[in-house]
Amino acid sequence: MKAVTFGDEEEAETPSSAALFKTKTIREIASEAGVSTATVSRVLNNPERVRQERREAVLRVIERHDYVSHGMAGALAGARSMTIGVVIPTITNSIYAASTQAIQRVAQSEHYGVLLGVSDFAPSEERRIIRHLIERRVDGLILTGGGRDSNIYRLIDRHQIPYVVTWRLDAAANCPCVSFDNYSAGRMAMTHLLELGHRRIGLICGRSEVNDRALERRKAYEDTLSERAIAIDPSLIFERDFEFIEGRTAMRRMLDGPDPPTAVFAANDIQAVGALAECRAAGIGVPGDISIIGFDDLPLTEYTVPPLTTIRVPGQRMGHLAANRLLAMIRGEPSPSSEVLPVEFIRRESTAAPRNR
Amino acid sequence: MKAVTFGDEEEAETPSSAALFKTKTIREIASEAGVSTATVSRVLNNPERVRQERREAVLRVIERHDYVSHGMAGALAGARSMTIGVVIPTITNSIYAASTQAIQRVAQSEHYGVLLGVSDFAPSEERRIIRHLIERRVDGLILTGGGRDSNIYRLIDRHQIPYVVTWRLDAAANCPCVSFDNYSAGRMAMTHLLELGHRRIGLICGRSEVNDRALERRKAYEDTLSERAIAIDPSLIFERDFEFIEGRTAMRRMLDGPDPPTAVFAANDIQAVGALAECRAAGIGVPGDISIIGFDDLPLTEYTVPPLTTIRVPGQRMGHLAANRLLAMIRGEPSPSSEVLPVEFIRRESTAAPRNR
DNA sequence: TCCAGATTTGTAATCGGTTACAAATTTCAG
DNA sequence: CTGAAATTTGTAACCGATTACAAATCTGGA
Repeated sequence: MKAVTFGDEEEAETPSSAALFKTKTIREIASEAGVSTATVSRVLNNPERVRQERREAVLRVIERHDYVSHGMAGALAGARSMTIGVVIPTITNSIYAASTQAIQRVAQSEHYGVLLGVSDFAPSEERRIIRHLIERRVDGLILTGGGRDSNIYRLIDRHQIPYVVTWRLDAAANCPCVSFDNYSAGRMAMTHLLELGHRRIGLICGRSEVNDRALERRKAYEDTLSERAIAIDPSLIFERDFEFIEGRTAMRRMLDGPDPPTAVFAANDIQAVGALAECRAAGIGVPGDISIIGFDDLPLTEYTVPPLTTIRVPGQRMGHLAANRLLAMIRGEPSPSSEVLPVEFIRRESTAAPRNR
Repeated sequence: MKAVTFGDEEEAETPSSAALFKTKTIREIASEAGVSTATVSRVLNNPERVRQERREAVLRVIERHDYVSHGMAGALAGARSMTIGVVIPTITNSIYAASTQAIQRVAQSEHYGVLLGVSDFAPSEERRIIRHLIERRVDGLILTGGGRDSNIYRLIDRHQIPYVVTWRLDAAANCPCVSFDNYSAGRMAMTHLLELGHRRIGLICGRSEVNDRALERRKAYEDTLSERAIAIDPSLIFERDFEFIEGRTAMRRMLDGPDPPTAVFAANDIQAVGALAECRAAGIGVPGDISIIGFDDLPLTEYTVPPLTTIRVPGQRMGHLAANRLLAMIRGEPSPSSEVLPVEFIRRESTAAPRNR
């Protein structure tokens, strides 16, 4: 009775062609195990509610056929989809990669899958992605940044999908945000340069019309200058894509200008490193001739020459926290409040007082 | 008749509390539009099969209610899930991020969503992830690297899910692979160093027991040395995680050793940059005192000091190709063959002939 | 031994779409 | 104007799970 005949199993199984395997359904498993579908379902979802002996028999059949339940059917019938959706502008910038990976880690540890959408900073694409995620009935949603059309939020609300916004505090969003304050962080960077004595400062940042983080940092740049009655010179402001080369050419342009800055606020490290490279190539000393401060604290900034002064953004922590907040909401716990994480000023060697001229 | 009364629409809609919105079903849309569910379904999936007038009426109702069809129900009823699964070891290493993003781009442009799983180099986690993806009935699967347990492939085959393997040619996988040849690429790097005249060469790479790409590169290292009758010195081999700091400490150890190498093959750029930083900190000239060759050609390697000699790996192209191959298989086209993409040797300034001693 | 209460199991309705097939309508050549 | 072919539409049977509810079985104290 206990002996298992291998022959049986093999035979019960298969014709000849592998292509003929039909994926088993819960009904077939149930009938083969001599129980009802309800029991099989319980074995899978509430094992403790099935008598051990039976449970093991069912598991054996499941094992034998590599049965994997049809999640769609389950989700339809009322269970969770066990998937959350994440929308980010890009993953090639490692700062977004870090927060995304943190989200992944939390989600996976709680047996949630992650449907990832990359919007590439295009609002229309983001909208499409969100629709797709809703269609897939994700149990929750994590969005990056704010400034999106408010009817997107309405769409999400209509479908009663809990969501959280990261990388930005978005008042328009009817949900908790997990972020840091881009504006004050930007001010922190600018204040550093100003306190060092710089008065002519350039800005390199992302495109503020599609990236509200860039916008806030730019605002910080402009405000801190205005407060000190320093005129804003548009020829010192460069909005570019997140590529080393973009930072580099922007810096080139500044150096070629009639009155180059003594310091540059690069509102992200990628562009900062590009700018740094251009200075090096042009024989301009950093921080001797020109100071550069970055933003993000990418791991690599510790290894540039000179190491980059920058603002450390809590990418991982945001991802971690956002995911936990979201899972709490999914569990039905009362909606948590927004959280503003602190950023950290990382003083390294790319900034110094301006040369006395 | 044509005039639309806004009042009507608003009224038809809503009580007071937003929370009361119930998500509409296709049946409700159908009845409100005065058609059958079949027609609504057609409007959504085969619009050309519905008379224009009716179609527009239906679309109007859909629009009004922000109706989004329940993808699970659809997938259950036989339609595609319009989702592909992607499993990678990490996304924080930007080389994987690049290929993942390329996959995303292709998938999204064909209206597929991407369920992303990050295995963190843990086989058991990878297995879990794959099960989850199967459970979600993804239409196809993209796996990274080989060397996994063969019954994972059996599991996938049983469920008739087309898949492709990237970053590795895996003979065990019953599917097309899209990769480059890690082994020859490794040989390419080593040959460069050997031809420059180096005989004492260190190796820093990922953990070969969980990462078959690292394993192949290591094999290339060992083979090229053996072929030239150079003894392999285990004290010059470091298997570490993909972090700058790991490359750095590995280099430290080599420098501290009794007989430091004249060259180092860092089998990935992250560790190479770490090694570079350690040399700089220790006052060791690169390539004067020691040559370093990396692997991957991360964007940042162009900006290190000195710029890094490395092997350019076709991350984006692999992602792009893999996704296209997979979508072709999903469309039912005959299974494409494997493809081995070429790598490129990028000679920059971190390698030179050994100092004559 | 018997029965109330607890535990285990099965029956069948349900989730929200898709689609085969049939029915209704339109189109158009003769 | 007629009727066959083409186009549009609707009916209703699925897809494969979950779960409320009822039925069956087990447990142990009197």
